[in-house]
Amino acid sequence: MVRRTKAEAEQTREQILDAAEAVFLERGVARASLEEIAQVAGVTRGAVYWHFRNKADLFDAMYCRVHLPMQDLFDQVMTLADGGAVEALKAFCAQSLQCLATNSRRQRVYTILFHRCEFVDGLRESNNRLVAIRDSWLGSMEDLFRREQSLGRLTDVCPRLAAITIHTAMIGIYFDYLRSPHTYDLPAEAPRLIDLVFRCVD
Amino acid sequence: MVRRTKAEAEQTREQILDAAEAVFLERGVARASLEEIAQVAGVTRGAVYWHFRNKADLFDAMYCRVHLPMQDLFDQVMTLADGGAVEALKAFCAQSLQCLATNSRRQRVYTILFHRCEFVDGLRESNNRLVAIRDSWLGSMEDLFRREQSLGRLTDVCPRLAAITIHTAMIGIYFDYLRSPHTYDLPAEAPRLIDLVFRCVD
DNA sequence: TACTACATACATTCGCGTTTGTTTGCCATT
DNA sequence: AATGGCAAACAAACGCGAATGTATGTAGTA
Repeated sequence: MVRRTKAEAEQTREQILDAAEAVFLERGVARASLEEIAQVAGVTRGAVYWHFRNKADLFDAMYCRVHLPMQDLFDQVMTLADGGAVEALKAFCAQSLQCLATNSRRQRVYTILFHRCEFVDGLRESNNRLVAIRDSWLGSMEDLFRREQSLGRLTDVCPRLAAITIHTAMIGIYFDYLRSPHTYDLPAEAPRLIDLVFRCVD
Repeated sequence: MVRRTKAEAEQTREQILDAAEAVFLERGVARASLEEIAQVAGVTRGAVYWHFRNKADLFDAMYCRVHLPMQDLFDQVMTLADGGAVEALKAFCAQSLQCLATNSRRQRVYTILFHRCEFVDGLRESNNRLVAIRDSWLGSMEDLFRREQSLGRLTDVCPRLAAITIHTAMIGIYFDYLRSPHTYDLPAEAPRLIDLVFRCVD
């Protein structure tokens, strides 16, 4: 069986990405072999090298699959300029955690990002892109808090520090939850956690 | 030159640990070879295998070198039972960040822990130990907040959630700072950051 | 027919764990 | 106080597997 139709080829690509998630999660990105990924996907390394240049390219594609929808949602939240911006941000954070707790793909991919990869060698550029996303999100949140201040709210906290606090708080929850998910009941605790976190910018 | 005195052997051990820090940081733990570590330390792999069983053992020793002093300090802070416990915890957190910003060894080791290693295969047991430390610290902080409640403070927040919030906030700051240190002025911002974080348990 | 979408084969590199060899510090014995 | 033996503290060599990138083969499709 060779030379599938375009749709079949796209399906093969998705199978390889699914396999990459599983193998990265189990072995870690560095020790994961493209051979094993191919086997899990039911193909050979030839197929992997056809769809992706190398392991780093595969990694990027895997990450994009879960990041792009979230990026869209974030942009949507940030562009609303009315008074309830902080509440909208808060809702976004809560929903993000809820999604993390229920969507197993997001769970796998973010576990890989936080606990199963080393950003050196081939993944240096991937890391640069992640840092750029961080800077962008941080900047957007800082702008949000600055706008809030111009409306007379939050007069006693620096917008940048507020943004950093919220950002690092979310990072910390992601990191800690994905390290030991069984110690959390995230669907139940997420709202109260977010409430606590946002008390510092209230 | 073989068979050094005990003091010289201990110095060799320290040199190997120093080299491991440097190589782990540059290549990541998985892609770091014991050969390169030995070279940087000015010895051969024979010396490395004499002092450590394997890479994971070397990793553990490297981590212990920075963790044990901090653990002592934490225990000291937690055992004081008077009324200023939260303030003491707050001071500990601030000092922890200050130390991270100024102590280059701590910076290297925690950068490795957060961004340069995959906790799979040989590092699974190391990870278990890290999780055990987390559980212990979290438990201590929960006890602290519970004691605080029995004194009539913080009556509106769950002690466990308060502990999780502080813990994840610190984790997040560590993670984010070590990912892009140049975007922070940690010595200057640490106190204000900690102030903001602790507003949610005040 | 030309190109896509793979499979197969090849060459090379690299790192690990172990084993063996060597020299010297240290301690018991006389 | 001298000495002999043992083990510490490494160095050097061996054997092995495993993974990567590329090059080539091949069948179906448009």
